[in-house]
Amino acid sequence: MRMSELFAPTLREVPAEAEIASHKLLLRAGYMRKLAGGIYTYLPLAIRVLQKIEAIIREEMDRAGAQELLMPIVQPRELWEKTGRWDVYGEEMFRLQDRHKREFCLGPTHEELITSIVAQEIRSYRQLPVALYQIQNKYRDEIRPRFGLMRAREFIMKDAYSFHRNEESLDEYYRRMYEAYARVFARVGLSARPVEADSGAIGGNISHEFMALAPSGEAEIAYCTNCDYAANVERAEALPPPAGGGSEAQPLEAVDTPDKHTVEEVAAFLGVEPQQLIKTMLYLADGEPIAVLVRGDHEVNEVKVANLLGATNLTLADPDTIRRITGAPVGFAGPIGLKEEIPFYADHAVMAVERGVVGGNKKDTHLINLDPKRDLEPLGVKAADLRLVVEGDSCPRCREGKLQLARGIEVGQVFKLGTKYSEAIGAVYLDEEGKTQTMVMGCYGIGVSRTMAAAIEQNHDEFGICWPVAIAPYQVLIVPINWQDEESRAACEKLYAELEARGIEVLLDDRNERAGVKFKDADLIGIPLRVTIGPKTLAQNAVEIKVRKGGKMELVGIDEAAGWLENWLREAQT
RNA sequence: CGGGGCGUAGCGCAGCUUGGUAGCGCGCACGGUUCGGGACCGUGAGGCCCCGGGUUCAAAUCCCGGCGCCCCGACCA
Repeated sequence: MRMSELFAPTLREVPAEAEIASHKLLLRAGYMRKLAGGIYTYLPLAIRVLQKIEAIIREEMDRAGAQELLMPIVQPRELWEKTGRWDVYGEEMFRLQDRHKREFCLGPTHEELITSIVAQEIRSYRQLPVALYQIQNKYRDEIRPRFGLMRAREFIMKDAYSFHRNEESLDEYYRRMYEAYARVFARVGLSARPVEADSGAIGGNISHEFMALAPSGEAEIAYCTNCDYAANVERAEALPPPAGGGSEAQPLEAVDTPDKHTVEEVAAFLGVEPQQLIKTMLYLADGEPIAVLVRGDHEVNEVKVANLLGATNLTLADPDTIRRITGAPVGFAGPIGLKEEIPFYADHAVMAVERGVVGGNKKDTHLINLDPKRDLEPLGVKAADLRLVVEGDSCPRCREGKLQLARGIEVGQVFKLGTKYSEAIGAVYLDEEGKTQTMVMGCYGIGVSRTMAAAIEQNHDEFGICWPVAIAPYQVLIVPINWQDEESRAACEKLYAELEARGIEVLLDDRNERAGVKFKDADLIGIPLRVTIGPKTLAQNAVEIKVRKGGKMELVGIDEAAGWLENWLREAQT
């Protein structure tokens, strides 16, 4: 491809809307343009990258025994009502009506559709297991699209679904997909780490996410420094603390804490450690008020709370509700002496607090010397793991290592769905004895466009993108210093033809630009290898080869250049 | 949805406070000089100043109402 013909409009300045590297660079280097919030046009360079990622995914999916199909994006309401998700998915679903006022949505995911297809066509245990996948645009009307392709409203996803006779078959296949995912991300050149995950709105029980580690990532993960435990913080387990020293209980006592609301203020005022404070957080769980107690230095993990309660909607109570229930303004809620009787839940760590401090349910008042066993257990408190882990917590798996926190971009997730969808939609089969059984399902997603963005987050410098070889839009870029110079031009054309003959994807910058402009664009676009051809090196019958990532330069004889490049690429791919 | 910011040429921005003929840089077109890390000089094209209403002799500027975009918090590939 000749740069003079390539549709890749580069920008000298960063569009004001972009914040993170991948977003800025995709715009600046001419890979994409925005149409609306979270909706983008992929320009030719981006398409090449996406197609390479997709090719790797297809290879690994096919190898894992999955078959590609393509389902409709537009899906009728009735299908989604079978699983109840027409309502559950809520605002996030793009909805539309046809001319007959029939309602449809743009598929945010395809469990309903694939399950209904399989339900219609598969009858016998002999046809199971089966795994199907597709790569297509997904639509989610995100509350806040941001960071370019990271959280888009229209995005490319590979979604796969598997159907099994039983849990064992699913377990086996889940393992296989998990490994396929690890290979996909390794092959595209991403450093991605599998972590235990909450299964969220998709449903099911066991789930892993693949996280591309990057400071710009929106997800936080906890991992053990000693063993291979790693989990999304939403999911990461916190061990109950060791039992306390059993210091002598003091009588509960109300004290004045004028205008002290926050943990820090109260602790400093009373001269106690924040760990002695117990926060009483009031929530509405599907509309019903509940109280969650966590230690002053901990935060509530709302996912754990929602899972414990089986609630679909968990929100912090509003100030009016808090006032009604506690009889006090926000900041003084406590477990003892509430105006209304509501269910109580305490994090394990709370139950080990000694001489605790809690809100007094009265303005400017706290209670000290709280003994959880003496004062909370009689109230019917239920203890559970309800907090977010913090750095330095003991590893819940090996119990020896300490947990560290890191940020990641979720590029893939695998779920064991169980029978949630097959039951709702009636995906059943006949077993050997002719008995009707419900299929057991798994589902497996990769954010393809997000993977491209994540690859940039992990592979860029101050000058531009440094593509991993496997997904670079082109492998080699030839830059003539002076396109007007006959000799340089001939050398470029010769190398260009030679590389194409070897099946190498090559770009030739045949534009009548100054060298500086071409170098800047080369760095921006991020082609792994750049060959500079100019009179200076040509005089020694050589060309200069620069590796984009790391910037290593080498002078190579002009006749050896094609071979050198081919070798380098072959080695880089293994 | 709550909080903060912003909509002026393709991109980055100034002008708005204190209403009075719409500007700068980059990019783009043409001519010339240049030519190994975003050259220089000259000429030129390009604007429903987000939209609608109001105030006023006069609105990019003031007022009201929308819409859109970005950032921070609750969602997910």
